[in-house]
Amino acid sequence: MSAPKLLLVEDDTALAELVEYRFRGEGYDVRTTDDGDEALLLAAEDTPDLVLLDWMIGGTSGIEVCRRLRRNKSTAHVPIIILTARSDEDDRVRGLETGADDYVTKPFSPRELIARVGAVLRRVRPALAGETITVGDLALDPTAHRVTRCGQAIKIGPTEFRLLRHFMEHPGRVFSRGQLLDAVWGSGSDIELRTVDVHIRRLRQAIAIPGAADPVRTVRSAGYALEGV
Amino acid sequence: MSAPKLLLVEDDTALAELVEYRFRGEGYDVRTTDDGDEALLLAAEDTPDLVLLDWMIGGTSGIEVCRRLRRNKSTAHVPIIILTARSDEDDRVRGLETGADDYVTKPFSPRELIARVGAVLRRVRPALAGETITVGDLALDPTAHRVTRCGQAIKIGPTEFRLLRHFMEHPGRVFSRGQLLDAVWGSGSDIELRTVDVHIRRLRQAIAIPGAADPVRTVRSAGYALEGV
DNA sequence: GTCCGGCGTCACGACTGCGTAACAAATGGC
DNA sequence: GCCATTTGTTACGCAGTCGTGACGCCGGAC
Repeated sequence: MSAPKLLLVEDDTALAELVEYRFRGEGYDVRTTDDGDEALLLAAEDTPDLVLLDWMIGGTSGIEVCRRLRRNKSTAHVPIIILTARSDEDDRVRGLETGADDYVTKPFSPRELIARVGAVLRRVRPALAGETITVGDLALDPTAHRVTRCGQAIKIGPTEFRLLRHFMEHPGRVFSRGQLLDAVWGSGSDIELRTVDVHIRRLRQAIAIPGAADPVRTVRSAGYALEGV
Repeated sequence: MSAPKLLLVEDDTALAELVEYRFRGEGYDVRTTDDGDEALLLAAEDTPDLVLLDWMIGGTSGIEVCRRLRRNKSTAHVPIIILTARSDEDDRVRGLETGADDYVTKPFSPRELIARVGAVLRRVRPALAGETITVGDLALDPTAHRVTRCGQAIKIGPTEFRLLRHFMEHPGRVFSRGQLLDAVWGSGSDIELRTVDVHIRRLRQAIAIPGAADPVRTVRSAGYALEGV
């Protein structure tokens, strides 16, 4: 597995510690802040896989954090779960309108929250929830770090693994070299665009089997895509 | 044999005797107290594998026992099942927030409780629920602290034993060095990451037999895994 | 006290795989 | 068909990672 990174924004210290403890126990990598502005900074410097966002916090209000997360390119698609003491419909609607993916009303049990987080992650990033993804004759098990094609194991390097995993999480979609660098190498990496080509080649070589078509498609002057289905 | 140790904290003597009787019949090792403070003492001197905790007891309240168990390092990860006469949501949430793993409302049938205990133990400590764990040609008896490969006994040190046990509880799964430190050495340990490598080596050496493949897989830049099945 | 097993750390070496550059091939526009 | 652009392929130096042996330390046995 690759320890999904959570960002917890919560100003009730006791609750924050409890949630952090339980999620660590579930194998998550949790970072906590009680301040909205700091949350945006933390999210920008190391993009989390999911944000748990208290509705009422100091600094910036939850709804504002939500909006600003969405506005920033690197965090635009990070799923957000709102935690709130209020339970009225208005807030729930406003939260979901702002782009939240789920909504948990306090008081909640950690188990419930864990279940919700799992559900959202499974929906958005199946591999993060530890499920094996299958695209065509390819299968990738994120927890075992193992790739098979037509049932037989594939020897694959770390970078190619992450590259393939990213493709398999979005089958059929075309990614530019820049997008791949952001997603696979990290948004801060200062790598030549052409380096992607080389790793695409290495990936192709790794997953090649005689008599089968190459599932990695080159889209000229656009990027690469994994053949869906 | 693996006799999981239960600590029952219950001030209703009749109920306590009944539960104790039934669990002994299931092969559990049960100790009982009706006092919260004594429970903490008993738990500290001989860490149980699971605590059955009545919500309303003399001495210290259930929720307080729960908290103090969590606070103590040696008992921080012991699963707790709350027994309570109340059934209102508030208490349920408070119990789970305090770190309880499950919740059984009185009156309950002993069979239900036994099932719940089994479920929790299976989830938290697979090695405790069954006899010995077997992965491939390896067998590990958690209570006897004994490891065999292909039937022949293996001499293995304490740390390597815990390491192997953790691997065998999650066969095939890749663990980073940090995760292994948390799981095997304890989450508070301040140990060099590379120390894991050394113990991996010692484990490999211990379980090596001529002509058989090494079941410990190195996943470059990710961690280690035990070859599943 | 001595002995001893086991633990944590370090240093060295081997090796993997990464990023880049340079060249070859392919593609598309005209 | 020709040229410019884009992509495929190969080779290479280098940084990072891992395996391994050695060492000092500590705690328990005796």
